[in-house]
Parts: sequence; C-alpha cells; structure tokens
Amino acid sequence: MDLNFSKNLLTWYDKNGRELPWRIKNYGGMQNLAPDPYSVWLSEIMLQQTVVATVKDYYAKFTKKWPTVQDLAAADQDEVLTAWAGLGYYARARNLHKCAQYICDEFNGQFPKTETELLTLPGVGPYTAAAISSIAFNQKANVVDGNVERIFSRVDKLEEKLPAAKKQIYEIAQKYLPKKRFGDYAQALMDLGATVCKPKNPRCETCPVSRFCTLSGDENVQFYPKKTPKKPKKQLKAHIFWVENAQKDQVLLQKRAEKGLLGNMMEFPSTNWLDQDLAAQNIGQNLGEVIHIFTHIKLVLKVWKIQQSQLQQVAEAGFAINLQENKKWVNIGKLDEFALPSLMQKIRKLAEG
DNA sequence: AAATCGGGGCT
DNA sequence: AGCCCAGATTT
Repeated sequence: MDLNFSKNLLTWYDKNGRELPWRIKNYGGMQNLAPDPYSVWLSEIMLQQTVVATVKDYYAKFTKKWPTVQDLAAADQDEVLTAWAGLGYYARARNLHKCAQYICDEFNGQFPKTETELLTLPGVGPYTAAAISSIAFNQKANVVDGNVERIFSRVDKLEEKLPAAKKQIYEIAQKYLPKKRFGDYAQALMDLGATVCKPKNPRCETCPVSRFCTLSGDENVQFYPKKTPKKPKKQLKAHIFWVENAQKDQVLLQKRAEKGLLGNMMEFPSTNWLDQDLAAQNIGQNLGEVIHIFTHIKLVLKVWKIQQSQLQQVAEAGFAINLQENKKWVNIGKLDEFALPSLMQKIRKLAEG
C-alpha cells in the first residue's frame, strides 16, 4: 500500500490537528510524548457516540474530582453516576467504575498496552482497545470508528451498506496503517473525518489524501457510506409525578433498576411507560408534557405535581405509580447531588419553574 | 445480525 | 425532523 497516504495525513495532522484537553500531540514523532493511559481511557469512554464539544466539560470534571484511576476506583458508584449524569449511555459510567476497580485489583493500577488485554476490560470494545493501545502506548493498532468508516468507504467507493461493510472497511484501513506514529495516525484519521471528510458538505478541496480517494470532489460523496435504513421509534406514554411533602421542601425520588434504560439512575415516580393513550387524570396540578427522544423510543410524559397526601387518591383513581422500596424523600435544594438523567432534569425544571 | 442504550448539535 | 457522533453489550 502507498505509504504516502499516512505520510500526507500525518503532515496534515501536525499542522491542522485539534488541540484537545486529553491529547498531547507528538509533533513529527520527535518528542516521544504520550498522554497517560488513564486520560486516554477516560476520554475514549466518554467519546463513545458522543461529540468532542459535549465531552470537554465532563472530562474536566472527572479529572479534577478523580485525578488517578485509584481515585476513581475508590469512589462510590452513585458519585460516578452523578458526575456522569447528562452524558448518556449510562452503562458506560457503570463500566467505567468497574473497570477502574479492575485495573487496580488485577493490573496493579497500570493499564495494559496490548489490544488483547485491553479487550478484557469492562466497557472496552474493539475500537477503544485499539485507540488506547495506539494513542497511549504507540502500539500498531487498526483504530476504526465512525470517522474512519466514512473515510475509507469513500476512498474505495464501497457500495455495500453499513454495518455489513464493517469487515471490508477494517481490511482497507489495515492496509493503510503507517510504520510509526500509530497514535498520531489514528487521531489524524479521526480529525480528518471530523473536520474535512464530514458526513455532509465534505471539504475535498482541502483533503490531504484526496488523490487516494475514488469519490474526492464527486457530487455523490455525501451519500457514502451507504447505510441500512433505521427502524421507526416506538412511541411510549406515561404519567410522572413530582410528589411534595407537606412542607413542600422535599420530593420523592427513587433509583431505577440496575440494568436496562437509565440503569441505576434516579427518577421521579411514574406509571409504566405504555404504548397507549393516557387515561384522564385530575388529581393535583398538571404541569404539561415532556417529550424526550431516546435512541429507539419517543417518550411523552404528562407531568403532575401532587402532595404526599394525594398519593392514596392517585392510587384509588387507578394509576399504578411504580413506587419502589428504595424510594426516599430528598431536599429539593439538594437535587444536584443525585444522578438525574436529562429526562428527569426536564421534569425537575418544569416542577421548579 | 439485530436490538438496546442518551443526549445534544448540526443540517 | 432526521442524521450523526472517538461503540459496547446483549439478545
């Protein structure tokens, strides 16, 4: 394979690579610098299916609160989930904490450098193992994320759709790997995808590897990679309740089940989420509706503010509120101390005004 | 191979 | 109103 591909890309990266909090650019490969594995791992987990702009504040918060993997391992899971709240995909946070403890217990606090060992870590899959191995340890690894898939599907004008084309893309990417600067090369590819080889309106005229690309400058480049159509979202509805105590200084909060949607995160009590129209309800104060879009669900919640003394009436009216054993009264002024996902922050905002 | 799992930013 | 994102895990 033509090594000028990686050479051109790395030259471009040295000039145009983004400055990111978790990144130490190894200019020209001469400084032999690398970010520490904890920083790389933490940032890579946060960046899974999440844009750089969203990650920055969370990365700063985590590294300040837990500067080392030992600090993170020693935290309570609820603390980690509270810090992660709003970032989404909460299995990442649960696995992050589990992984930190695993690194401390089984690897003496040191991240392994091989992809094979990294793949044994909770929350670390093929992409993240390759990314950590190359970026933190400069090991040769084929780092294929959504950016890289887009780039090479365009380079070879692949007609096969994702995700079926993944294997073929991986093999193409493998052929272009450089002989050194593996971490820089991986990050260069991802920067190229983020700033030049974009999904829409790619900037082929500034692309450092345009001469290798079948679709460079083609009007149809934006239609690659081809993808299988998505299924429509299920639409679910429910009532949700902001339940105040008599003094109106506390609200009812409970922890969700460990597994599944928003696992181990906190919630306000609600009826079951059902694919049915909502029954009439005239107890307490209606605050309106909250519409929340998950990856595969469109959820419509009708929000009610009720008093603790009205809970019995709501039950008698036939509304099964999912009150759990772990429910507790929480000072409204201290809600920030709990792991409230964005959906529940919407409810809170509606209730607090 | 398909489904699950968040949220926000961009077009 | 979709599409996309430095994907992993479960089914």
